[in-house]
Parts: sequence; C-alpha cells; structure tokens
Amino acid sequence: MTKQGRKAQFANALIELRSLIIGGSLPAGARLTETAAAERLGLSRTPVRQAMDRLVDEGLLDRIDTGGCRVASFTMTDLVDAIELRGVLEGTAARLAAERGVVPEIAERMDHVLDALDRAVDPSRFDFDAYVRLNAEFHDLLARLAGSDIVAREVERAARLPAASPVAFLQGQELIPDFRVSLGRAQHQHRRIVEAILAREGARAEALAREHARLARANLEYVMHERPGLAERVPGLALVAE
Amino acid sequence: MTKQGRKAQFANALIELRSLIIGGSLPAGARLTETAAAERLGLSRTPVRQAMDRLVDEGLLDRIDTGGCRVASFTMTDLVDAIELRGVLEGTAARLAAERGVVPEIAERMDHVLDALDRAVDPSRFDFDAYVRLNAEFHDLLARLAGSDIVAREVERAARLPAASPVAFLQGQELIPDFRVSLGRAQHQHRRIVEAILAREGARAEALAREHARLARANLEYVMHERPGLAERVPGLALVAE
DNA sequence: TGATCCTTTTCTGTATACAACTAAGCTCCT
DNA sequence: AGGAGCTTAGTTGTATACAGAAAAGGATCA
Repeated sequence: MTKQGRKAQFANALIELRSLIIGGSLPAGARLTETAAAERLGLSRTPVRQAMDRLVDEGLLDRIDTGGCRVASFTMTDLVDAIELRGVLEGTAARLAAERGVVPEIAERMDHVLDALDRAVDPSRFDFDAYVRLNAEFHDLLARLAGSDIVAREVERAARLPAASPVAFLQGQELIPDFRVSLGRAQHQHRRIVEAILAREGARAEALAREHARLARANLEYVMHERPGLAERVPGLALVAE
Repeated sequence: MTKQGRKAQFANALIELRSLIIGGSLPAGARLTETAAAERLGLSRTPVRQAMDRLVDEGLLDRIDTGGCRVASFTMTDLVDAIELRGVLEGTAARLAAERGVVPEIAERMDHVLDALDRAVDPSRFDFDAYVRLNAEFHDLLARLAGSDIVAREVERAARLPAASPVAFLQGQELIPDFRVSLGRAQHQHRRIVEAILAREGARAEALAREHARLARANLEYVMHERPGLAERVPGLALVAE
C-alpha cells in the first residue's frame, strides 16, 4: 500500500497529509500539531515535521506565530491568482521555447503526445483517462521545451499551487455534460501553442499559453457557481472559504 | 552576533550555510554532508538538516541520488533565466496592480519610497546605502501592490533564485565608475512602472517591469565579461561554472 | 460571581541514539 | 601484481529524549 523504500516515512507523511488536506478531511483553518499528525499517521515526529515544512512551502499549511500550523484556507481570488500565475509561467516557457528554439527530443515527444491527444478527444473513441494522462504530459513537456531547468522548475512549482494544476479540474469535468467540447477546445489550444512555438512566434505562443490556463479559471468559476455540489470532488476546492 | 530566539539554531544554520555557498567558501559541485555541515557550524544535525532541505528548495544545493547534497553550480544561462523569471513575475504583479487597482496603503508607501529614491540618486547628495535599502523596499512593495498574497509570495520566491535578486548586483555597481548613471536610469524606470500602474495601463506596466529586470541581466553580463575580477564580490557569482 | 495568579500539561525546537545502507579500504587468492 | 570479496568506517533516515515556552485549567481572592 504505502511506499517502503529509503525515505518511505517522509514520503508517506507528505502524501497522506497532503491528501488529508486537499481532500478536506482536515478542515480549512484547523490547527494541526506535529504530535497529533504523527500520532494520526503512526509515525515519529521527525518525518512528519519534515512533511509539514514542505506543505507550508507549498502553501497548504500556514505557520502560526506561536509555533505549529493551521490548514490554509483560500479565497476564490487566491485560486484565480494561482491559475493566473501558472498561465504566466507556462506562457514564459512557451515564449522562451519560441525565441531560443526547442529541445529536439522534447519536441518530438510533444509531437506524439499531441497526436495521442487527438485520438483521445476523438468522439468516436473518446478516452478520458488517456486524456488526463496525456494532458499532464503535455504540460510537463511544455515546461521543459525551452531547455531551461530553472524555468521548468518554477513552472512545475506554480502548478502545485492549490487548484492551479492543469489536471485539477478534470476530475469534475468527467461529470459535466458538455465536457467533451471543452476537452476538444483545450486540445485545439495545445496545437496552436506548439504551432506558434515552432514558428518562432514568441509573443503569440505566450499569449496562447496564458489563455489556455484560463480554461482552468473558467472551470473553477463554473464549478463554484453552477455546480457547487461538485466542489468537494475537485482536489483543493474544499479549502475555499467564503 | 547570531540569533538567539526560539528557532535560533535553524535560522543560524540557514543563514550561515547560505552565505557559505553564495560567498563561495563552499565551491560549486562540492559534496556537503549533514554531519560535516553540522560539525562546521557547531550544531546538531537536526536544524542543519532542515536548513539544507530549504537550500535544496532554493536551488543552492542539489540533492544527490545516494543521499546527501552537492553545492549547485550554475551556468550563465541559468542566471539569465532566473532574472528573466523575476522580470516576468514582477511584470505580472505590476499588470495585476494596474488591472485590479492598487492597495492604497502600499501605494502611499510606494510614493514615499520613490521620493526617497529620487533624493538618494541626486548627484548632489548621493547615498548609495540608502539606495540599496530603498530599492529593496520598492521591489517588495511592487510585489504586494496588487494585494495578492499568492502573487507576492511567488515574486519574492523568484527573487531568491541565485543572482536574481534586485539587489544582487548593487554590491558590484558600487565599484563601477558610471554606476550613478545606471542607478538614475533604474530610478527613472521605477517611476514609469508606477506611473503606468496608476494609469491602469496593465500591458505597459508589465512590459516596463520586465525591461527593468533586464538591468540586472546587463549588469550580470557586464561583470562577467568586462570585470571578471568583480565576480567574487557579487553574491552568487562564485557558483557560475563554465 | 468574576478575575487573576499559579500550577500543570502540552507542544515545539534541539540534541542524541540507533539501524540500514553506502562506499571505501583491506585482505586474500590467483 | 591485479582483482574479487569482505570488513569497517561513514552517512542518512528515523525514533526518541529533554529543556524551554506556550496554553489550559484550577484555585484563591475580591
């Protein structure tokens, strides 16, 4: 069930705490002490403490003045900002890839991913799970397409911000009637972004990647306003206060 | 000398290790074990380990497969990318401030900082130390001007990337003959950025903030190509390989 | 009854102990 | 002499011990 390797306890603590928070088992604003978390997970404080440090860094926990942590709570604006930042950073990755040229191996894999995405959104043989996997890979490749480790790192970090991940809202979309149209639209944007990059059109690539992230924002607003019942199914949305 | 408070040992370890790395006492690529670091700092492994975790996160240490860390080494491209990212994120902060409106209290403080910066760069009463302090405050206020904690956080994180900080190259500029001209130019850009924000000109504000970060890139290239002897005086430049 | 002070418990930050694993050095064999 | 296998020192990940600080709770006094 859980990992058994060398850093097993730390990895377990991180994964389980994160899913407790994102899943809403630990309500936003709740105090979380190291001892309580350690006892709950059946571990010693050392790896749990390390995991909590990391979660503070990710923004899922807020350190409290007196010591100890509190589960973070987010406003809609926070989530919108997180998505905006991901768009900005993916836009930068796209622009730099256009300006500096792409890493050939990554571009080639990108090509295959795009083809596979085309097949996944084809109405005649629609494959949701494949789409989710390939979409994640597309965004990973996009981050690394310019060949800059620093850029790739920061793009990926931005995607870890609450609900900013490109896959965050796919869970919910599965249940929304016209989600196939939405996914087809997203795939169309994927194509245009890569097209702009290969044509060395940096400004266009940047603008398209930014706009692409707006899909997540639209999904966020749709879920929160039209389908509030779905909110608890989307990772991280349980933390939205107000 | 060093901090004595509650989390004193961790804070000391972080600060001292960081300055050892950035200052070049630990050469790029050198292996750094927890035990060695702990012994060198006269602390136990616990806070040192925590500090090293943080430094890995900041990118100053690379975790090694077998366990343990190595001092990171950077290429010129890495530093250029880090500066580019800071520019992009400060540009986003500026654009959002323009689009959404500014936080009045921060805008007011910004106003005072700009006036003080004018005085600091005035040739008749030039004050380098004041400039350094006020410049840092300007960038801090800019990050927070839009009122988004998430944006402010990420801007500040980007400024911690190696040599990307807006103050990184000021140390060196003190010794460069025509540095006063450069600082005056920077202050002119500060004014234009805030002007654009207050006029709600988001695109202009973003472009100006990006271009402003290019000053750091110009300084980087100047130091590396024209004044290599200065490189060791600029924090982080000792880590540049190749 | 209500507030204040003191006691007691809890929690964090730090240090240390221990086991598993890595890596290097040494011995022994060919 | 050169290489394979073993031993041993070193390093990390985890658990635990301990001291100091905050929080909680009760007792005392007005």
